[in-house]
Amino acid sequence: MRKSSRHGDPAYDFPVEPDEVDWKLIGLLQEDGRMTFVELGRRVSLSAPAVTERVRRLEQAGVITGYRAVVDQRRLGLPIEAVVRVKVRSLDTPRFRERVVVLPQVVDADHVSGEDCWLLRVVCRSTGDLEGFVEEAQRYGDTTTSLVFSSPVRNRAVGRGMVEG
Amino acid sequence: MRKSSRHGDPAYDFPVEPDEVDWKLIGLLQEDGRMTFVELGRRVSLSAPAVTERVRRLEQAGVITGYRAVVDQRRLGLPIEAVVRVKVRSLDTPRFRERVVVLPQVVDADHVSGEDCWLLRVVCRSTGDLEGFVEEAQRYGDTTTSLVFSSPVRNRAVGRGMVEG
DNA sequence: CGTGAAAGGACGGATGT
DNA sequence: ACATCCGTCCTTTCACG
Repeated sequence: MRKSSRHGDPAYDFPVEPDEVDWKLIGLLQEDGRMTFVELGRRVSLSAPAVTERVRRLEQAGVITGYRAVVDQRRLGLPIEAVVRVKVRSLDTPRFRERVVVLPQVVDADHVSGEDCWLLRVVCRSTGDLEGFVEEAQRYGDTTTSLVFSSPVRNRAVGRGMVEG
Repeated sequence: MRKSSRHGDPAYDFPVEPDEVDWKLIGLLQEDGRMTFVELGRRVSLSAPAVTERVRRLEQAGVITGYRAVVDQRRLGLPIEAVVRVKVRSLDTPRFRERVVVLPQVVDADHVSGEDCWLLRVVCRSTGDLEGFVEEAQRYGDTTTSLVFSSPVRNRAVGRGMVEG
């Protein structure tokens, strides 16, 4: 793995160039974030210390930013999931960030181009809870709310085939 | 942790009722999916075998569905991220699932209520790549594409406070 | 960058309260 | 439901190619 060093681009000497083995490790750890280094080594035909160093390097390069348990909110009393698009007036954006984006129901918040400049994914215990959230968001701009029926793809792994091949 | 057994609801005897310790474990593993059972035990003042059994139970109950490394696509040559909303004609939905939802650029696909019945989060190497994707999606319905500028919240941890408190 | 060996730690099953 | 014990496996460091 090597940085594409455009001679001293200061703090952002990126992207990074993983080799075939790095891509395999990235793929394996996206599938099972708790896989041991010994097992990773078996999968890529390297010793445990070798993969350990590769993974540490990927972490320090900011390619792997962390490891997370994936949780099913429906089994935790949070059956309602929705995407709320908000057309926030630009003067209200700082307050929107401070008062809406930070609410615990918000599991994803994206600032995007286009009319609806914010896209919030929220999880709630009830439609009443969702109603309260949307009313709060309404104070900062027009909203459009879509209930999530199902999510056939969720956090699909990023793979080598997407960048070349 | 106990199931809210509505007497024999067959495969979906859910949701589950985690106790305080379970919630702590869920929180810790969402923050660091590779935390060892010994360390988890230290954090919740239990022995390693005790937390191991709790975590196994949470996994088998479908509360924790997996563990994933979180990857920064921008550092892997995929700097373009967008959300594409698609108003798919209902007769075309099966083909849309087979030919668009499965494309590797799609990292999230949600079937939602409202006019734009599909919401796709895609990552691409270039705007040209995105253009190609959107053209493919266009074949199944009208699309609205928003470039993601930034994502102040990404996969925020689900916590106890959201379900009661 | 890679391997192999050795020490310390974590894991997983059995057992007892 | 939890703690302790213990054998095995994993992690980490280091000397070396």
